[in-house]
Amino acid sequence: MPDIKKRNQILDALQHLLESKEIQEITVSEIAKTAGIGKGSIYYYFPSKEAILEALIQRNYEQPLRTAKNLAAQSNISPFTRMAMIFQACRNSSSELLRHRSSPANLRTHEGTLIHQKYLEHLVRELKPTLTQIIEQGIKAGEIHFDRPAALAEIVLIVLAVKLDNFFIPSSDEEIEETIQGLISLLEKGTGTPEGSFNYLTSPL
Amino acid sequence: MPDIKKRNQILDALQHLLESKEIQEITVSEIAKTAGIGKGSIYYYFPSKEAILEALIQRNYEQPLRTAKNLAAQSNISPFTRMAMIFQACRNSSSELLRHRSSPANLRTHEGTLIHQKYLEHLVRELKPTLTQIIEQGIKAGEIHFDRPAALAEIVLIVLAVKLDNFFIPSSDEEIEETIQGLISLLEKGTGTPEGSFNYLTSPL
DNA sequence: AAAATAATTCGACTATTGGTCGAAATACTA
DNA sequence: TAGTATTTCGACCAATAGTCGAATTATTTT
Repeated sequence: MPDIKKRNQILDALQHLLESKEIQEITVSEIAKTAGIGKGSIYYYFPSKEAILEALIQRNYEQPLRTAKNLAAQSNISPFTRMAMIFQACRNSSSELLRHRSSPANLRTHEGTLIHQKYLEHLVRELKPTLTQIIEQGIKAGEIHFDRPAALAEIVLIVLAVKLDNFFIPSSDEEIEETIQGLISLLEKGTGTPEGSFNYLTSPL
Repeated sequence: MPDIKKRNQILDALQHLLESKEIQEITVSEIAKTAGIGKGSIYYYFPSKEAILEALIQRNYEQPLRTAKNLAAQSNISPFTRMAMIFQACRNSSSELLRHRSSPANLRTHEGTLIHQKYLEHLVRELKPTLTQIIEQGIKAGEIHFDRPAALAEIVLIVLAVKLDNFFIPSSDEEIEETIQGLISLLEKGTGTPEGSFNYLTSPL
């Protein structure tokens, strides 16, 4: 139980360090020092450096993902709007830990890749059921026309996660926007949704 | 130019080793030993371990990608068919280096993330222009209706690469098939393409 | 309160490995 | 043959994730 406090201390330390460095450049000793504890203690709370990162990602995305899930329950709001809100949740959560590191392209080591990989998996895993549910409701309400809600949800999430992270296939802001627009357009046309339903997504990056 | 021989020797060594191990478990000395040369020589031909991996991926996907590009030029074939053939090229190329390590799902942890990341980037980078071109031709010919060909190409490639690799979000075969089907369906409906245009894609995994 | 036990902390130490270096061997050139 | 450029090599270096057991602190038992 008192574990949690120290655990969070360690996560705080890593988060802080991540604001100015890549995970690969951060040593465990550094995390320990920043957290104000000895290196050995780190391994009392986490089995590996990777585990710390994983825990941090989980902690960071807990909040946005939870609100996203809550949104899904608001069945008085139109499915489009809720879907759009999920979009936004993605955007927000992606910028949280990932934004800093607009890739200097060449520093791609195994370790550096991990955070992005984890993010992608986490996001899709967590949001797919929620988004599927929303789509299903939209279908039932006759507002969305598509017969593979789960697949649709996954497609949307994959494209969003990959493009919003902008690590896997680094692109200019315009390219990212173009692809997102394309996705929206494809969704509207592919699901018989009135054009413009997702307009508000266009705005901020 | 005599370089190439030794270079390939090194790539062969890595490829061989990759059949039974992940990259992170393979040391440079091991590659050297397998290639029958000294460790120092490795760095005469490649600047880093990562560069070797990159070169290997490139070498492996050269062939399928080239044929894919040739296909794009065959303007006597229908755009759908060509697109479908690109799909197939993806499928084939993905299985090449990646199939072995279709992770027993829960053995999770830090596998060789890098190779998958590299594969994704490589595939999208290489095929996006080609696929875009095909789509543009289809649009011009009035067979495809969509106004963001490049975005469409990228979306398709991202989803395919992520799902066919099946590393980023490990899923059952059925789930993969479901998502691919969803993508096809979304494409058909979203681009005004007659249903069934991509039917032959359904068949083999 | 004392003793015994359990939980926690720590940093010196180990093992591993990517990459460097300069000297030696080999191939070319004149 | 001498001289130059290319190629080869493995001992060496630096960095760092993770180990270990001794020391400290907290908790329980008697």
